Amino acid sequence: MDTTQRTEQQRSADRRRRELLEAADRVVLRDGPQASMNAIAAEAGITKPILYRHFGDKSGLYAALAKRHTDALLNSLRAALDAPADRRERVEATLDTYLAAIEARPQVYRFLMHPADGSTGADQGFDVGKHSAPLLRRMGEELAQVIEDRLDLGPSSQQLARVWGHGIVGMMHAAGDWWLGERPCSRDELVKSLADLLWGRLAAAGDKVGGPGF
Amino acid sequence: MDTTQRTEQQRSADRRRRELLEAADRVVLRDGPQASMNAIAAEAGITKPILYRHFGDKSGLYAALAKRHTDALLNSLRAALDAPADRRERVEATLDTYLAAIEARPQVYRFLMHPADGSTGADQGFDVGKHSAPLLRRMGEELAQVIEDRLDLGPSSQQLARVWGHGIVGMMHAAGDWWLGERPCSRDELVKSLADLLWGRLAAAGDKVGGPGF
DNA sequence: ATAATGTGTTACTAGCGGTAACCCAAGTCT
DNA sequence: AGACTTGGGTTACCGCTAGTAACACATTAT
Repeated sequence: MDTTQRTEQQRSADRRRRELLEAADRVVLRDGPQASMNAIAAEAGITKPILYRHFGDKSGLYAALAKRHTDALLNSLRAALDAPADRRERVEATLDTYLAAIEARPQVYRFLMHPADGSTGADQGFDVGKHSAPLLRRMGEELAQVIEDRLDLGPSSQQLARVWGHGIVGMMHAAGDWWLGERPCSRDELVKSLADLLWGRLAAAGDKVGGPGF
Repeated sequence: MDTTQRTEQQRSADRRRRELLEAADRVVLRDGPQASMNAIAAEAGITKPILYRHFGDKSGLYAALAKRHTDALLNSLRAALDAPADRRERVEATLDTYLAAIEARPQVYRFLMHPADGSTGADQGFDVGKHSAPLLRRMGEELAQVIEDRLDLGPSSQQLARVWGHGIVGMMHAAGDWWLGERPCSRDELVKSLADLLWGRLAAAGDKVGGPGF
């Protein structure tokens, strides 16, 4: 039987694959999301067709690359979400974890949010909704799961949890993106502001005296 | 004086510009965000260099195109935000307006969120933060302004309002994107769920009995 | 020895964004 | 009239990209 050979070859292929991914990582970190296949191949010390044999096409490579970082980030987030602390502390820890990650490696973060744009030929199917960064979707789903598992939301809790999961992730992402660009305040202030928003301070705030209108 | 001539020519140029934008609109609506300059020129019945004379480069065209839709959407949103009703109703109306817009014309919406990726040559500056859809930024800033104008948030209200503005817009966008792809519930249910989230139901919900851990 | 298999290369295609060079009609100056 | 600038238009090109076909070398199995 050639099972041993098969595994041997497969291990070799996997090693190559990891090497290629690491090279791709370096290039993406240097050149941003529009890193070319040529550049990645050069960084890996090989030529294009090998990349294509391993990953099919550019979006295949990018998907593999994204999965690694996405998994890593999700693990950190899970740790913060599951920490033994009260709800507010857990929410703040999770927000802070995410923001610290995008602050530490903005290029990686940008790459994860701006994936393919690939598919040269007739993309008429269009598939609205599938285009968004997979990272956001996965974070949304995971958060939804945690919410549903831990909170008592009454009937139709599953739907509510999913809406909230994706909504909160979107809030975190958009605020983080803006914050990373403008740096209008410290990370801690941002975390507290967002947590306050989730804690209903928007609804609780009073109308401004002498406001326009009535 | 050639002022009259100048205006005449300018009017002609503006008419052309509008025609070109409408053609571009049709193509983008058909081919998605990666519509090529060739295709747009063909649709307009002319050739590429004319497009470049009018808009400089692809991101120029896309920016002009995006501005039209962005302005239109923002006007609708302002109307909903400024309606004479209580806060909860206004929030729900605004959410619903946005969701109705992206539901009615998903291709346009997708285009607005996935702008350029342009700039072929050395983009090493990177400029994290500038890459995101301008629509999101503008919505965030506008909402921040409304929040700051109308709500009494105590000290550092401006910063808080901006964080909330971008955060809420991001929540709306991410939830809308997910909803558009999966259609897990009606628009009205989504609106109410999001408003509930903003109204602090996350903080108010009880722990699930028999939950994991403690 | 010879055939097969994996690993790598060179050299190519098709299409993209973007531009230089040219073309031509209309108006203007002398 | 004839020369001459000027705006709208085109053809033909450059350099780049993603992706592929075809070929070359080594190793191993028969």
